[in-house]
Amino acid sequence: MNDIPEGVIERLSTYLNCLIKFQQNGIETVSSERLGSSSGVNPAEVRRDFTYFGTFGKKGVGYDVETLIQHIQRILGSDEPHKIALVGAGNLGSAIASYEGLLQHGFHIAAIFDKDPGKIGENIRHLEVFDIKDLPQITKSTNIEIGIIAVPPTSAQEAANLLVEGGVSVILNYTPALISVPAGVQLHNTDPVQQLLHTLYYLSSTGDKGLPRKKRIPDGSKNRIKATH
Amino acid sequence: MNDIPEGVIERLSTYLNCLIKFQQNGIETVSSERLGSSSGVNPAEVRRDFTYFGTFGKKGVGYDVETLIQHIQRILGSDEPHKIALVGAGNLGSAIASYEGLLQHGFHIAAIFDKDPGKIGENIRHLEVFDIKDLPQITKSTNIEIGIIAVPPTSAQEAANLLVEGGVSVILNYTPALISVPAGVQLHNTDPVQQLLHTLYYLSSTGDKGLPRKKRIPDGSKNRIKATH
DNA sequence: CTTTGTGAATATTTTCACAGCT
DNA sequence: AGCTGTGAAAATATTCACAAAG
Repeated sequence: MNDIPEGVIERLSTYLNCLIKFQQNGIETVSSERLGSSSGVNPAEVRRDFTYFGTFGKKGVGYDVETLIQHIQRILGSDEPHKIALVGAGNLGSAIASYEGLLQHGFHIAAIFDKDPGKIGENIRHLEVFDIKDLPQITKSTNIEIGIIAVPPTSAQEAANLLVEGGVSVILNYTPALISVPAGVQLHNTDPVQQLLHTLYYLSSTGDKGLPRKKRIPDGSKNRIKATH
Repeated sequence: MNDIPEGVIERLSTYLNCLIKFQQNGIETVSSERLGSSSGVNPAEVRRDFTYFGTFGKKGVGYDVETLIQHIQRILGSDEPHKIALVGAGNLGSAIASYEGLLQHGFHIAAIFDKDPGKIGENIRHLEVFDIKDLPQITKSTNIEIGIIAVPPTSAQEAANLLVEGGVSVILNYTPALISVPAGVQLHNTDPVQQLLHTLYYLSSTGDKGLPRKKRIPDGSKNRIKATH
């Protein structure tokens, strides 16, 4: 039983994105060459990535876009719907609630929560805002697996605790606060500052501008530069 | 002249975050052991990460928190201020404008732009919203290096074009749209869906729950699981 | 002729383990 | 006594290169 590198899983969702664009443009077949170049990945790596899960291509032809999308969705688990509890009905929460692409990938915001009595009872995108104190009960009774934290940073840990109490297994933290959760709950932090800092290095690093070893064409998120020391 | 792995740069900003928390708690010295365990990184890796840039520690003692923060900030380039152009004054834009932590790391939103005549001239967090058509001129004249795209996805490419025209070197795309920029401009996409998809795999993957090879304690963003095929 | 799937080769990253400094 | 900095080893990941398939 072989380990699957995390990089593979990350790339899989990149491929999925590209494949969906291809599909929208009416492209029915792709080669690893084509898929690789639009994802910024070496074609051999694309092919090897798939072999972890099976053999999806046709020699001499390539991959059927539709089928490959289905395979990747099944692998990632986005072939079935997933319910989300969104905590925080402020600007960030509202932005997330309006985020298209969530639905497209089978994610469904099942409930929104806030602390502010002024917001409770209001509607955001056809969803009523519930009192945050009812969160554990509601997430349990509706089997919500995913929580998104979009509250002010000082309330982030509190929100996390309620989500854990409510039995969610995945938490996306949109707050700069470092929060902690018990083992068994997956926590992902999405800190824009972290990304900016990362970016900065390649921007400013003493003179020598970052010449990437390999081009990651459309998303530019994986480069490497020469040492400056 | 040695290549610096991108992973090193990514971890550096994680360390920085932890170090700032330590500092806020009055901790003056850390060992690689301590820093590593709060960042979810092997202590030897922490030490080696630093050796790419110099030797910052004291044998037998550890690292001075204050000094290490300064070193990392200088390496990343966050020791000097950086100006940001924020495109989009809707919910997402407002949320970003209110994001604490930007300032804390020397990022400064220098101007906000929108297309909507109803928003132009309004104030968000003491900043006037400018007409997006003036973006290139303003970013050029104020030397803005970083652009954040927080507009509806259909306008994302247009926003990117204006930012490029205005001479920014880094673009953070908060839109699900795949946008393209000329070489020389760094583009980072921050797609919440991508993160959720990634997460999902470890959630649902056929039975066997992801037992990580190494624990990434506080952020849980780098695990690995057994093959299911 | 084209493109996959994959053994073997390479390259990179991570970890161990310990000499050496404070 | 405690912890860094780092060669050397181990573990991983990526890429090459080609046989086999359509």
